[in-house]
Amino acid sequence: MVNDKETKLRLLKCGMKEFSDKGYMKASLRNICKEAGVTTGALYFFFKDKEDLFGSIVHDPLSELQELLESHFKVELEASYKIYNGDITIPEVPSFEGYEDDMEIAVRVVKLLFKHKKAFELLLTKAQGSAFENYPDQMVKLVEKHYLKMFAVMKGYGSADEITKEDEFIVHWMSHDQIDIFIHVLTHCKTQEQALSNMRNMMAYIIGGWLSVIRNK
Amino acid sequence: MVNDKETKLRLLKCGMKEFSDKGYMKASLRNICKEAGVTTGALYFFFKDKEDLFGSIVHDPLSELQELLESHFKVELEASYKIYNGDITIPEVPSFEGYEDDMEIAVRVVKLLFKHKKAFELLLTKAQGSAFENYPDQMVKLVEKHYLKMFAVMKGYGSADEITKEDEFIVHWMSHDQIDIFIHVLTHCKTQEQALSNMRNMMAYIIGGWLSVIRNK
Amino acid sequence: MVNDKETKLRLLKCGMKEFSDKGYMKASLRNICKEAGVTTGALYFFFKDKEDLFGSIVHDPLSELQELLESHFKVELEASYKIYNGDITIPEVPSFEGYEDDMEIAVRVVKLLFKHKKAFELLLTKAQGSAFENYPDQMVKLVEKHYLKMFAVMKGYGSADEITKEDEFIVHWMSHDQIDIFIHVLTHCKTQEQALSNMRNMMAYIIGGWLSVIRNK
Amino acid sequence: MVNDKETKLRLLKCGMKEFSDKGYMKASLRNICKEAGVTTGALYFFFKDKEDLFGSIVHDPLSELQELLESHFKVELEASYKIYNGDITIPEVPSFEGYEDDMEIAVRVVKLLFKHKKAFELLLTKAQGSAFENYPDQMVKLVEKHYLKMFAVMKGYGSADEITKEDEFIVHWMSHDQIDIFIHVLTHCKTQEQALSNMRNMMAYIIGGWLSVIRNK
DNA sequence: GATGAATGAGTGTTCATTCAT
DNA sequence: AATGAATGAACACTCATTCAT
Repeated sequence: MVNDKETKLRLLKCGMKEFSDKGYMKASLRNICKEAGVTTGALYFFFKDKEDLFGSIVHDPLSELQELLESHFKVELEASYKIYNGDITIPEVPSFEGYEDDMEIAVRVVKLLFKHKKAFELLLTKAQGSAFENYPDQMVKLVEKHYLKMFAVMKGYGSADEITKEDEFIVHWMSHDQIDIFIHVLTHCKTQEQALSNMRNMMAYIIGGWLSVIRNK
Repeated sequence: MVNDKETKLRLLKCGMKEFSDKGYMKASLRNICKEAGVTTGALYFFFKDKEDLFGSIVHDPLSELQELLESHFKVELEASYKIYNGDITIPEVPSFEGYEDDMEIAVRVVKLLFKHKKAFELLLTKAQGSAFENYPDQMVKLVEKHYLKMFAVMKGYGSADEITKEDEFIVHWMSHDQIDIFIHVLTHCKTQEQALSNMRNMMAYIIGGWLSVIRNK
Repeated sequence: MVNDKETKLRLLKCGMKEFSDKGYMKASLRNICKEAGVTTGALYFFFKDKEDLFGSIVHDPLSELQELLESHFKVELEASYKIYNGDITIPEVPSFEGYEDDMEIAVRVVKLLFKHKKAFELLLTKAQGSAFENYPDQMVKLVEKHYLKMFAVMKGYGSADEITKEDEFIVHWMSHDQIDIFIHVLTHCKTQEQALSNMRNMMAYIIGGWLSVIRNK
Repeated sequence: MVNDKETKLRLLKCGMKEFSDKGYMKASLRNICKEAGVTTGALYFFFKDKEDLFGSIVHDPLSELQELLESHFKVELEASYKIYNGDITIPEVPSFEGYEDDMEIAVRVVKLLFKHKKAFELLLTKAQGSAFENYPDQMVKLVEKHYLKMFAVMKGYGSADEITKEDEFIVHWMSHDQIDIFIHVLTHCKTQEQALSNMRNMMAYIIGGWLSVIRNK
């Protein structure tokens, strides 16, 4: 209205509120506009449609996250080779001496999630019905590719051919669970501090799970 | 129309299909009726409303599950006391010798889930917008109460007062994850056989996680 | 079901309740049947349709009333001729010495109304949307014919030709008001006793009104 | 569609027609829109719901009336004190010399009613099922409060405590009747002129009734 | 940049009524 | 005498979206 860009920001803010309160499907564009003090037409000047509004709200946080994860996986995969070569030994009883790397990346992810807490909560828990409803699945896929390689390495497989259907299944689950841990922490902790202090146990849990699976059979 | 109970069954079947395809909210009663070859009025003869139709589809499977879980928890809690008393020793490296009980109940749950596969998928993944949308959370709560007791026992706590906020958090997560494992197996395995063969790894994972958390700190 | 005629009576009773609670239009036959413990089909065995059910509830009381009124008007009209002939003098200040006849009939009407209080309330205040919605108007018409004659007599008109549009209008109003007095007493007094004790004032009011109109101009 | 405010006015007009023809409950918004040549959505752009449409049709006339009545009652009450003090004497035989005040206000009300004839007919006779269905009762209450005071004065009561249940009843009736007179005139006279010429008799009637009640007992 | 107006398809739900059995 | 099943039309209302101005 008055200021440049003000209206668009107000729409984004009110959209965030409405989507958070009701979820994507039940959210009403009418309501968002009423709350923002503009008519529905105005919304369509800034955004193509409902989908686009939702996308605009979560776009930037999402990009940051994607980058972080992708840049990480190169590092992690290299680390897995070190284990394979005996440079790092997997201890019988899992402790965290050898896993500070994992904590480090986890901490960075958590910090990023809390930097845009509301947007990520939207994206990860309120997107049903939108184009983003399967976004966590996409993240799982991203993680999964790398975890599968790590898994083969840790199992001591000589080639990818040795990976069984059951291996694939459990790796998919562990990837899924990794993502879920982040979502859980995001949605169940009020502050970043709480989240980080709980992450130690969460990581202990998932690494314990990993090792148990590796050694199993 | 033609004979006994046919129409109601057809409505339940078409409802199942529509709800599965589109989720509770986007499902259209008109569509269900059209598919079933009756008018909307007919649906309202058999069911109070949309909610009731959905509820009728999932009611019976749900009851069976509830019973199974509740009857189980008495057994599990008793088992945890045996561990505490030294009757059973937790091995350093988790194996499955001592955990056949856990597998047993898991197997029974999985069998039940697959007995009514489509209904449980509906209930557990397509209920958003209905009265059942938080059903998994309720199951988590059910599990959590018992896991919290077990956790205290395994940690060697003398009284419930020693349980910290962090303990509560991780136990909640593990309860959540236990439920998620079942949902995951249900939605990712086509047959009961596949599900059961993957459950061994899943249980290894979660138990490994548990033990790792118990020993941590 | 069990007894002969029992079901029909139950339907009439539950119909009375539903119509009284919600009015004719908003009353639901479904509800009436549910309350009566039968299916809608049963209702249609006893009654042609919604209208017929309503009619059956009010029929008997209505007939009694009609009879009473009709039989009365012969008497009243004859009385009006006596006044005209000077056999009875209209006092300057209206008192009730000369009007015990009016009170007598009024008392009989009130007693009849209270004998079937609920049915008459239905008929007179809850019939909107049914064929009886104009029933009070019909009663007004019945009264009006006779009041018009009385009016001419009391005015000292030599023939019906002297009746003006304004005369007709005020007579219509007074007829309407006479009926309204009965409805008012019926709906505002809990017991017949209260009704009768208030009727004295009501009759004083209407007779005072009559005389005032007669003397006016 | 075409020009300024046309559609809204058309909706109001067609709404007026539909409500008048069928009453509030049986009126169909679909019909109103069809008649106005717009889709149902358009109606909901201008009006919140069915109730709001009805309210918008009767709002302005209603406000005018409310104002008129409220401003009047101060005057009337003061007049009643004059009677009480003997400044004005109640004649044995009621005539209109002393009641020109009453006629004056009645005339003003009638003129107002006829200024918005159709809207008031709607409000007073077709509102059943809407939020306005008890509007006449509210008007009665408004009148009643003042009539009760007047009644006490005219009866020569020293305090309000002397008012009996029977007094209250008859005053309520007379208040009700006063309102009914206006409704009757509105619905039974085609033109304001007819209405006004009939009001003289109507007022004679009600004042005659009043006096008769006051003197009675 | 934004408004005001309007669309058109859709929603779940309710209703009186019918009729074979 | 009554059931159980079903019809078909109607209801008020909501929605995302469009577009001339």
